[in-house]
Amino acid sequence: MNRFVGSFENRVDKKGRVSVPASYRTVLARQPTQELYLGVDPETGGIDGWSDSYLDEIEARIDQLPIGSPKRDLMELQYFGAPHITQVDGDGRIVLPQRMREQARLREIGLFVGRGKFFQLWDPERLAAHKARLQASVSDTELPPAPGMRS
Amino acid sequence: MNRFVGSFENRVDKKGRVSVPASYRTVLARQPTQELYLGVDPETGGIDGWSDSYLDEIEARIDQLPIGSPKRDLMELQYFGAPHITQVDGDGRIVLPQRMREQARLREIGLFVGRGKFFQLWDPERLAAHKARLQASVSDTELPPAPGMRS
DNA sequence: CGAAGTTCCATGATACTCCATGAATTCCCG
DNA sequence: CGGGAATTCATGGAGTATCATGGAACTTCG
Repeated sequence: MNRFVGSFENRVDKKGRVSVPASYRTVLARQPTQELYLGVDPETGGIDGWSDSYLDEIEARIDQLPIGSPKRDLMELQYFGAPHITQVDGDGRIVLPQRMREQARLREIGLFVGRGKFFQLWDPERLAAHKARLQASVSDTELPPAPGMRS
Repeated sequence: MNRFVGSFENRVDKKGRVSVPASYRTVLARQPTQELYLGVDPETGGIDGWSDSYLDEIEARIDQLPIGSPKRDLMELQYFGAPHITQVDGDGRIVLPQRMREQARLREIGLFVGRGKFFQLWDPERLAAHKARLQASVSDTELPPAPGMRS
């Protein structure tokens, strides 16, 4: 397995610890470095998690932008300034900083959602709301049919 | 960890001392030399922090600007003429000279912002203003979508 | 002597490590 | 096939280390 696939509901304890799904851990373990980056989307409240190798791609893209340009400035701020950097501990868990838990409004349950090259962590209710919003903004005809996804 | 990543709000006490975020310190500790340079951007009021090994990049950045242009002049002053040279002390802190605190309008809280190869230190309000200015000058469609960074 | 900058120490909070448990899954051998 | 053993996983608690921060003592220099 080298992609983040599947959904998992795990507990968030009082200290902000969450178990990273085992299958995600095997994906992360194959990365050259073990750093894990977490970023909150302030609009949707979803947390995205990705690994170092993804950041290399980002940096390469940033380096192509003219130095000192507003766009580069903004991208540096967003990709280097915003994320929280952490590592999976010996028990397969990560600690979510208090501030991040608040922004994402995470309570007892964290819902991991695979996204291929990265994954997301949601408060279950917020993901439902986000989904509903998406579906409202996309007409059915635009959605291509997919196996097992005809709910 | 070899990049400055993440944001941290640390207190600036009456003497001008600030704790450098631990993860930044590990990055600095890996540099060949332990000097830390601090320079204020007169336009934005943000303080840039960089180490010796970053000077090459600074030079490249300056070389992109037309010789004799006011902006180049200012940048040369900021990075070569004006920087404050310091070191992280035994407790992980640096001291910001009074003049620099005034120029950056730093009060009680210093907001460290990772930029990859260097970092910045802002008055939180000024960074918010700077961000807003940047976002106004860059349309959303120009920004490529990527995990966690859809703010 | 006074002001500014250093070094040293104390402390609360946060984050990390180590250990234990129970549920679920996988494995293996009769 | 089947049932018991072993492993994997998620989760909880307690103890330890790290970190940010404040204050005191000391130094340096004008």
